[in-house]
Amino acid sequence: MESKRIVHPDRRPHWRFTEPAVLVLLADGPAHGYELRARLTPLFPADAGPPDASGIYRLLHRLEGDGTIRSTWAEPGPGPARRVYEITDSGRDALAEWASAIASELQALSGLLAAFYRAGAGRGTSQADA
Amino acid sequence: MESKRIVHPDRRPHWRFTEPAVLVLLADGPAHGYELRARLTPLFPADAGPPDASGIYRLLHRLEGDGTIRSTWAEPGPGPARRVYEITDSGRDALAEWASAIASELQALSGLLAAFYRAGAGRGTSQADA
DNA sequence: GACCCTATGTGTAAATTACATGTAATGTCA
DNA sequence: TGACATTACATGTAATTTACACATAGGGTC
Repeated sequence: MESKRIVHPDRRPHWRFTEPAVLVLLADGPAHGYELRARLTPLFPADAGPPDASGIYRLLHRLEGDGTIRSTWAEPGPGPARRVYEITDSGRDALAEWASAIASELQALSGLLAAFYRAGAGRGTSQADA
Repeated sequence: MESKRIVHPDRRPHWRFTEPAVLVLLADGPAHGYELRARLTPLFPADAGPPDASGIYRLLHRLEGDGTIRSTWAEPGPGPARRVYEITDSGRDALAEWASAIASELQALSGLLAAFYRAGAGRGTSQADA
């Protein structure tokens, strides 16, 4: 029986919520991809580091294809050209849908955490803190 | 520009937390795969449905390979043979690690949700409920 | 010119998830 | 008794997601 991961799996977030996070940022005002990446970082667990850049650009392309966001090339300034994205009305609707999905995920996760504390309470693992 | 998903992505959970959920259940006592699947269902968002059965068996095999859980064949009763799993000490440690990962995910998600309400508050989308 | 930083992007492998299917034991009901 | 359902475990493989490597390009600095 061969298993690839020897001891513990990777517990980093897998960026499933990059999409709503981008929409939230764009709901606040237009931005370009490179900037979004930086502003995205603090929205995820601190140990996660910045999300993958290539993934962000691909996400932005997909969202534009969906009509969730729209883009224009920014007025050429110093440095390489920037593509500036803004959220559409349809994007605001999508964001509202995401909010309810996130809320139910939140509820599920807190239930799981509660179950953990119940299970851990009577055992060896110290749980007096938290 | 061809995008595969036309309007909105699939917001169902992608079972990223099946592993800690299984460990939580097994921390409560031994169980077999088919039973775990049923007891897993209410730990996820209600609209998600039961997690994929084949995925659960594969997860159990991987966890056993990792030493996180261990199994024995149950005393033969009526119906097909059951493999009964129980959590190991190393599994309890892994569960504790998961708990902190979940806690930080929880924090990130609630931050995201808060950002959504901030963004939504001044706009068209009615948010008086929630 | 060599090198770094910003900025956008493609190519592709690896990992994860979903769906289809196969097996076996037992029970039911006509 | 044989077609069908239910429980239970398992493999095969397609589809999707994520990660990593790399390419391109403008501009600054040394």
